[in-house]
Amino acid sequence: MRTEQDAQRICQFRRHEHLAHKGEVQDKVYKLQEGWASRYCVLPDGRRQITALFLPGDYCEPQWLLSGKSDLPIVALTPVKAQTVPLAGIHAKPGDGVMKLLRGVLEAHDRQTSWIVSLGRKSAIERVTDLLAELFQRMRSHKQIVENCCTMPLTQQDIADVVGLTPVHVNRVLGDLRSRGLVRFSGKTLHLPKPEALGIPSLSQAEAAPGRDPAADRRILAA
Amino acid sequence: MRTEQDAQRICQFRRHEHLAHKGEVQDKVYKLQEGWASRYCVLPDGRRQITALFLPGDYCEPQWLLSGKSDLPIVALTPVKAQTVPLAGIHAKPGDGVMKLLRGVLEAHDRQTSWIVSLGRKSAIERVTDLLAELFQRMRSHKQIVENCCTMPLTQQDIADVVGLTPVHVNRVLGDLRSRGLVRFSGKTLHLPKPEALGIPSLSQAEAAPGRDPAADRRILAA
DNA sequence: CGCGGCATTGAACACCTTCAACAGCGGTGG
DNA sequence: CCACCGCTGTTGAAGGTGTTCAATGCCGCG
Repeated sequence: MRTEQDAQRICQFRRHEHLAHKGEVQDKVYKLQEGWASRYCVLPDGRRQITALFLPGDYCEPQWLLSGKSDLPIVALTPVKAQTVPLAGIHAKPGDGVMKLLRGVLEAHDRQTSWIVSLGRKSAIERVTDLLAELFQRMRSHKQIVENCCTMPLTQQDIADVVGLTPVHVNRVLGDLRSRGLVRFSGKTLHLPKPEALGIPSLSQAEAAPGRDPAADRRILAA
Repeated sequence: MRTEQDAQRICQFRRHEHLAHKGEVQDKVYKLQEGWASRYCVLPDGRRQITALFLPGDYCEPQWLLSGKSDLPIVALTPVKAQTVPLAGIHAKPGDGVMKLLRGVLEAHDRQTSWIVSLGRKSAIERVTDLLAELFQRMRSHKQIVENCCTMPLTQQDIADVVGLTPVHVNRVLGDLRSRGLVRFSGKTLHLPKPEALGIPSLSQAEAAPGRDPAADRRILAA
């Protein structure tokens, strides 16, 4: 019965179909295998903001383990194939599974912190390059980069809803980056000729401890 | 020896003094008793963004339980008195302590999500009122509201660094809110004559208990 | 008293939005 | 097969929101 069990644990979603609704009780999490999804929020007057992106390999949403519900909707940005991971199973046999999810929560928390900095203090160009850089690195950590290319299924409207801009301005910013030779699009695949120019560390030096900025601290301490 | 033990677990910080530095290893968390603190990020060119606020009663930072380090600095915005909670003790005797911290992580995560929406899609006036409303409600949940008044130790520069605006524009926005009778400042205390006008629910309907499964919590701890 | 941090106000400017129009493209139905 | 439609991307022009620069007043504190 293994094949049948596996089949039960895989589910598919069409583009714009919801993986979760607002306030819905969740007794499972998804592990994305193909396609992208997003958590979003719509204000009463229609303004929309994407607050999280889920890529293949990501858990969606790890904090459901603790909260038991999704307080914002999750929607597929592309056709999605996902594995369902029942929380009951994780609770029954705690251990590795719990830690994986908690690590997922921490990663999401760190990404959100970075986005707050981007949205609060960075220009349109910086926000877009930050997003492309983050996605490029997440794709790379899931081994989905080939020759500085990766799939980029987001529409300009999607990007706008992530970076807090209008679609037309995202278009202009992308055009600017293109004219400067920093990005190239061919259909739904993104090519970054010089990843370092976007602040993306080369693959070898994975992560090196950044070390604090003394001038920055001095500004705070100048009391 | 009780008094001596207690004394060891209380520490004080002056305004602008750091509770944690960037990348520092943490073997404890703080529980704030008096005063406010903030996590912040400074860009190379000096732009500053506050990514979290810590009020009396809050844990700072609950996720250190899982990450073991602070990747952004924490600084006191006022004189701070805090209780240190060693993580070794929590790990040694898991139970209630772990869940309190994990709940703190989830609350921080939800607040960050709301701030992404604010920073991405809301106007200056909305961002400032959102902040005042959030702080008012957090103060109220810690029983620190008297007659629609609470202490508001943030300077306009601090507020600007939270809501992603310049201090002068924050000043104009506050002046606008004041002229509309929505807020009043007397020194460092904030008075909200009509909390409902800022979207703050009245005290009675405080919170409809989110309803969590204590048994589930206990299972997680076994990990 | 004098100094430094904080609040306040004005004027000019920049960045991003808004509105509008159009092109390309895939899908659907006549 | 082609016409039509909707979605996505692209570009221009005008306008608004928030920034920048600068000056002034206030207040607590050494």
